[in-house]
Parts: sequence; C-alpha cells; structure tokens
Amino acid sequence: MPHKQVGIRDVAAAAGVSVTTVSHVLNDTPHTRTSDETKARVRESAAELGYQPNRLARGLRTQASGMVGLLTEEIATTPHAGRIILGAQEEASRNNLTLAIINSRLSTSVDVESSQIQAFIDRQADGIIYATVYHDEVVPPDELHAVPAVLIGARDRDGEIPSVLPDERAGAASVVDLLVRRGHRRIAFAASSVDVPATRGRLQGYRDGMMAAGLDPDRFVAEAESEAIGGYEATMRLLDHGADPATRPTAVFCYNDRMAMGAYRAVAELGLVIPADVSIVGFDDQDPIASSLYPPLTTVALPHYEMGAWAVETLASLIDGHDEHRLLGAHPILLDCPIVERASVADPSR
Amino acid sequence: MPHKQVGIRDVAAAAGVSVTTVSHVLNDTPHTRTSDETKARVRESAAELGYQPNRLARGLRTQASGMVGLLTEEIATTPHAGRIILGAQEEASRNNLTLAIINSRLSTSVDVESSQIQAFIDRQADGIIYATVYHDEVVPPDELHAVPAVLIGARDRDGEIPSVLPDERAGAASVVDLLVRRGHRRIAFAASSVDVPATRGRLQGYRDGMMAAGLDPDRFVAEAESEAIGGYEATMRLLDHGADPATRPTAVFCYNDRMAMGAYRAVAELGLVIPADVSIVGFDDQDPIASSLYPPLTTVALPHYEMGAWAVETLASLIDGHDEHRLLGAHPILLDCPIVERASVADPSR
DNA sequence: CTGAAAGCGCTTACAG
DNA sequence: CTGAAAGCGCTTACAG
Repeated sequence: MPHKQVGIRDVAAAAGVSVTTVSHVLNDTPHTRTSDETKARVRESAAELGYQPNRLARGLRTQASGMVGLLTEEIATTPHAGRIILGAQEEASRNNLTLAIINSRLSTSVDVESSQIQAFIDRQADGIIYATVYHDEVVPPDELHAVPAVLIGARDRDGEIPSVLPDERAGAASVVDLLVRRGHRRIAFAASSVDVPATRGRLQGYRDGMMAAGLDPDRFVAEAESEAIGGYEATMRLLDHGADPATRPTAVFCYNDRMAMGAYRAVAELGLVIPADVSIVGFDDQDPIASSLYPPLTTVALPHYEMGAWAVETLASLIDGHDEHRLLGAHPILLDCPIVERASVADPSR
Repeated sequence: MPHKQVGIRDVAAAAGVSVTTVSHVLNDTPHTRTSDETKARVRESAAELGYQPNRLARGLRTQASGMVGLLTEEIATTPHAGRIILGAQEEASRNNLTLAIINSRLSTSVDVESSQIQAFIDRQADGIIYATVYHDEVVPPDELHAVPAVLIGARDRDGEIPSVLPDERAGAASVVDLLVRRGHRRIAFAASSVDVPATRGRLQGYRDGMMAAGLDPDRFVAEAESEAIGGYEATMRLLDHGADPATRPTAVFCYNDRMAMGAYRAVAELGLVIPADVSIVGFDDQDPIASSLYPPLTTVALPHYEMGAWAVETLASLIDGHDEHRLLGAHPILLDCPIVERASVADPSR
C-alpha cells in the first residue's frame, strides 16, 4: 500500500506555484498564459510525484463524471453481444470516458430498468446507452429522456432518441446477390418461424435479392424453428422438393448459423456434399459454429462491435452539445452486415 | 430535460431542517437521534422532490467511489466470458457497487495494462478485478497492489492477490466417473495439443478418473489441435484402434466442445451413431454448440458466472477491511465445473 | 503571467 | 434532538 495519495496541492508546493497554475498547465486551459519555464517546472513536479488528478473531484466541480453507462437487456444470453460491450468500451477509452455496465434480466419489469437507469444518473453518468435485443420499437423508461441517450437494437417509438440497428435486410439481399453471381438460380431460404424483427428483415432481404435477379421469391422458402433442428427439417423439405437434381435448390440460405448447423446434418444424411452438391450460407457469424463446421460456413456478420462504438461516439458528441444528433432519433442508423466468405459456397454443379 | 437537479439543500429547505439532519436520516447514520416526526418530514420532502444523492459528491467526501473496475484480457474472444461480466455485475448491484469495465487486447503490453489500471485508480475505484485467460500464474502490474484486488483465471505468482479458478481437473475426473458408473470401461480422451493450463488440468482429471476406476489411463489417449478438425482426427484414430467393436472405445471424452463437434462428424462418417455406438462428452458447455449438436451434447460447464460473482464478493469484503481474505492469495479458490447431462451418453452396447 | 478564493454536493466531527 | 461549519480535491471566474 502506497503512502497518502498525492494531490494537486503537493504538486503546487513542489513546483513553488499555486494550485491554480498547476491546474491550468496540466489541463492546457485555453486563454491562459503561463511561462514555458513555469510549465516545465510544474510538469516535472507532477511527473516526479506521480500525480494523477482525482477524477471524482474534477467531476464534482465540472459537473461531468466522464462516465457513460451501458444498460443491456439480457446481454449474456445473446451470442456475441460481448462485442457490443467491446466496441463501446474501446470507443469510450478513445474519448477518455469510462464505461459502466448494468445488465437487466429479461424478466425484469420496466420499473427495475428505471431504477437501473437511475443508478447511472445518481452517479452523474454523462450519457446512457440502452441496448436491447429482438425489438422493433421500444418505449424507453422516462429516465432516459433526462440525459443524453442512444439506443442499440431498437428504435425509439417516439423518435426522440437516436438508435442504431444492423441492416439485416440488405445483408440478406447481398447473400442472394452473391449466390446469383456464382451462377445459382434455385436459391432456397430456410426461414425462421419466430416472430422477431430479424425474421422479417432477413426474409425481406432474401425476397429483395430474388426479385432483383428476376427469380421467384416464394418457390423455395421453408419455415421452421430457428434452431439446429429447424434447419435440419427445413433443409430436408427443401432438398426433397422434386428430388431431381435438376430441379432441387443448389443453395440453401439459412436464417441463422444454428439452422445452418442443422442443414449440414440434413445434407450429410441425404448423401450430398457441401459445397459440391449444395451451397449453404448462414447468418450471424456466430462463433464457434461458423468456423467449426466442416466445411467452414460462409455467413453474414452482425456489426455488434460497430454498434457499440457508434453508440458511444454519438453519445460523446451529444454530450458535447451537438444537438443536431437528436434529429437522428426519427430514423435509426443502419449498419452494414458484411458477408464472411468461408468454404460452404461453390458454383452450382448444374 | 428536467429542471435543475435537486440537492440535499432543497430537501432541507422543504423539510425545514438542516442539511445535517437530512443526511443523517437518509443515511440512517448510527448513534444519531432524530425525532420520528422529523424523520418522517424529511423522508416525505425527499420523496416529493425526487431527491437522489449525488454519488460523486458523496464519494469525494467519503473517499469511496462505490465503483469497482473489471479489467479483462481479451474477453471478447473468450467464448462465454460474458458470463464473468454478468456474474460480476449482478454481485456488484447486490453490494450497491457499480461495475466499470475495460478490456485489454491480448496484444497490449504490460505498460498498457498498467495505464488501464491507473484509469480505474484515477476514478477512485474501490477495488479492481483482473480477469485473464489461459494462464497458470501471472505477475500482475504493480498498480494492482495499490488497491484491493482479485484475480480471475490465474494465480498471482507472488501469492498476494486472491484468485479464483475453475476446477477443471475435478470436472474431468467426474466425467470419467459418470461414464464408469454407466458401465463404460474403454473410455478414450481426445486431448488438446496446445500448451495451456486447461490442457493439463483436463488430461490430469481424465487420468485421475481412469486410475480411480482401475483403468489404464494411457491406452486410449489421442492428442490433436483443440478445434473441430482436431476432434475429428483424434476420434478417427481412437475409433480405428482395433476396429473391432469389442475392443474399440465405447466413449470418447473430448477436451472441449469444439473437438466434440469434430468427433460427431467422425462418428457419422464411420457409420456409427451417438450414443448407441459411442458416447461423446465435451467440455466448456459452449453455447450454441452443445445444445445445437444432434444429439445434444453432454458436457462440463465452466463456472464463469460464479467466478465473476465470487470476485466482487471477495472484493467487497476486502474493501470492508476484512483483511483475512488476503490470505487467500496463497491458494486459489477452485470452483466446481458441473456436468451438464444432455443426450450424447448412453450405456455401452457391449 | 500568476494566485486567492469560491464552490461543486455531500458527510461528519463537534457543539449546543 | 438538531445545526453550523469544515473539508473531500478539484476548476474557474476574477483580480492583480
């Protein structure tokens, strides 16, 4: 345990100047003149003593804690959502901000969330990020309007709070486009039967892509549970579809990687091989599935890291008073979902 | 945006008492006498005004920020490590603490970590958790000795900082025990070839279990890369082992779930079925593999949540001055790795 | 170019 | 039973 914390007074004493001066030089306060000689002396003393300003004291005085809060809704169960935290944290560091985290269990009521937001406010959080999953719109707890705030994963129903979402529709369309360019025309989609925004967005994207290529968007769609077992069932149905290799799909685009995992099993049971006989594409780039499957799965990545980073970046400028960002509330920012090419796609054999 | 923040002075004015009194009643300060009538009046005024104490100001005065910092080493790439954060966060909430997070990229040097710890100290963190992965021992940055601290995932080489680790050896032994009780005697282990503590611990556990059952701990061990492909290769070798069903292993215990994923493929290619012909067990309970495989994989869970919770719990008591916990530094706490039974284990057919 | 002093919003001896 | 006052460690008008 080290001796007493060294404070600004100690530095002032060591350098033979006032605390005012120390504060000015260490903070490079603008419109303030200090001789270079004094500056050097102050910096030297500070370094010698290993002085580090107490952020709590500064925060109290400047009314800015330098902390932003991230309230996540059941992040632990969301695969890869750790990347949201990572993106937010690294962007926070870049802005000299600290990231505090509270996780809200899905079961908790709005009241609990209110009190969790209040906990951030009590600590004078400069801004708050509210990260949800699986929602179209959300009406955020009132407390969120009392401080700069942004949403991840859902738009604000009242259009007041800026938000960011993955552009799943465009991502899905780009998969079809890739397949088409590879020569596929009988492209199937193993859709999810659970009613969440991603279900609709990805299906829409698939249809967009099919129609853009002049292909029938309804012919090869099978809906099933969005788990491995569902992918297995859907793929079985899809590939049975007129067992004739000349009419059956040459590619199966799965709603997510878990379904793709089931698709792999179905293909194997049918005695077919990926990608020679059928190409398979997933969605989510969910580690470790995508890279552990054989052959490694071509899929679409979700911009988790980017959403986290975007959130604190936007928060930072909101905090700096760039109120024009509030206008963003009305229209969510859509971030790219890039295709990650691995080895489950090939040109169709016929 | 709401009107000016209400402060303790506003409450005092509204209740017609001094701020001293307000502070005492709201904090239930011991050894302090206030009439029930006054107390009620104060509480009422506080509630009416929606007063919430400014934690920054309190922290400055009490020299305790009520915040603990979690420094993670490349947590984003560690599957499931999000559960460490979750456990730490929830335990923090229970202790009225806020959890701040900084992630340290694996590539970063010790200097960077020092400065990241310093960032927590500048914010007057009451304690720090240093979570690493894949280390036996670690010599934590000096800064960590300046404040209550605990380690997750590695022991302190100098035995000064308390630490917590998963008891992988006992977990692995319990798998063998389970298999033996089910009637298996030819139990194989697909070991990892990468030199990390988990590699040694799990292999040791396997050997412990085999020897406890009077079985040869060396006969059915194959080493390979700790990925799906390695699991495939190892299982191929293991099951080939005297192709005769009467001498080949009836169960393959894999170093981790990714290898188990490869094992499934090997078994399928061999025309065998799980668990009728061979039982497979994994390790890590890595979502979504374990539950998405067919049949769902019996595996061993890592106590991530528990380690996170243990860390802040221990930190909290260290902060409260329970220095006896420092004695823990010498011997890491080992937490149970429970078996999660799913459907990949059956009694041996012969 | 530099410094004395007020004040951020609390808690806590101390006095009455 | 209650309150006046000091002080936590900074920043920032303001004065010189």
